[in-house]
Amino acid sequence: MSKLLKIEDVTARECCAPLNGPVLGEEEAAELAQVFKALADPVRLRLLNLIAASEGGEACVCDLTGLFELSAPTISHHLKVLRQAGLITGDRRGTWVYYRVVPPALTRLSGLFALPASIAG
Amino acid sequence: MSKLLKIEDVTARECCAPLNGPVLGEEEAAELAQVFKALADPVRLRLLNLIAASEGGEACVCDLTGLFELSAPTISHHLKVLRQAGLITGDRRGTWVYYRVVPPALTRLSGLFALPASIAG
DNA sequence: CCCTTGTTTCGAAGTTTGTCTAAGTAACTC
DNA sequence: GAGTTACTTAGACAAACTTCGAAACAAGGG
Repeated sequence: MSKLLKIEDVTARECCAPLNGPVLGEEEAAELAQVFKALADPVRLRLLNLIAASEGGEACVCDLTGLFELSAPTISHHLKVLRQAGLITGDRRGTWVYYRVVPPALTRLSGLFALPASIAG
Repeated sequence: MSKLLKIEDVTARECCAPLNGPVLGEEEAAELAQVFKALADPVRLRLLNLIAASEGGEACVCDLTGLFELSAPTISHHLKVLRQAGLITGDRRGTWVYYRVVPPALTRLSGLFALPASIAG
């Protein structure tokens, strides 16, 4: 068991309840807030975007680091935040670590903001 | 293009570019991060949920305040943050202030997290 | 083994955020 | 006008977050 890449899965419960649906409980709201806190940073948004848009659906940290004027530890920290929010996963293959998005986590968020066509129009 | 759309094609417009689409610029990422910062709080998530799920699509502040063990100024502060993020709007009608969600803002977020079926499956 | 690349942890600035109390504005009623 | 209710703004403060540098840790190649 590698302590390196463990994540805390916060997306396991109700996958797609919309925002205009049932009332959020306190603990559910706190859990969701943690996910948005992970997204509430320009660097992390760009990291997630770069990973999601990567060829083959995965990106090596070695490629990501050079795109920011931040130290390697800082990039690593941001990736860890995204990982703990359940938005991405990483696995080490040889010297490098590759990250990819967790589709159910993103789909859950997409469903959260979905509105009925009668309102969205 | 000019066809009747019951469901909005959220991937077509620039406002709703998906996360796995074009690379986010720094400004765009910063602006999006501001929206997520507004969502990154349990109280604000519950407020947004309550407003979105309200009968008639709007909720009076007087009804919201009683649902939290927080002072009125604190609730007002959170509503202001949501308002400044463009997620809700409020208007005063007589003594009371009513808030409702801004559908395009939510639809944009829904589209942001939308994934192609090939990945999302 | 040592060396290189890449990641994580730790501790210390500086900044931001959530909450409060107190004071201010807006509208209704007498 | 004065008083009451509803909501917002202003100022202050503790808690949390961001970022960095230095150092430790992991994996592979010579």
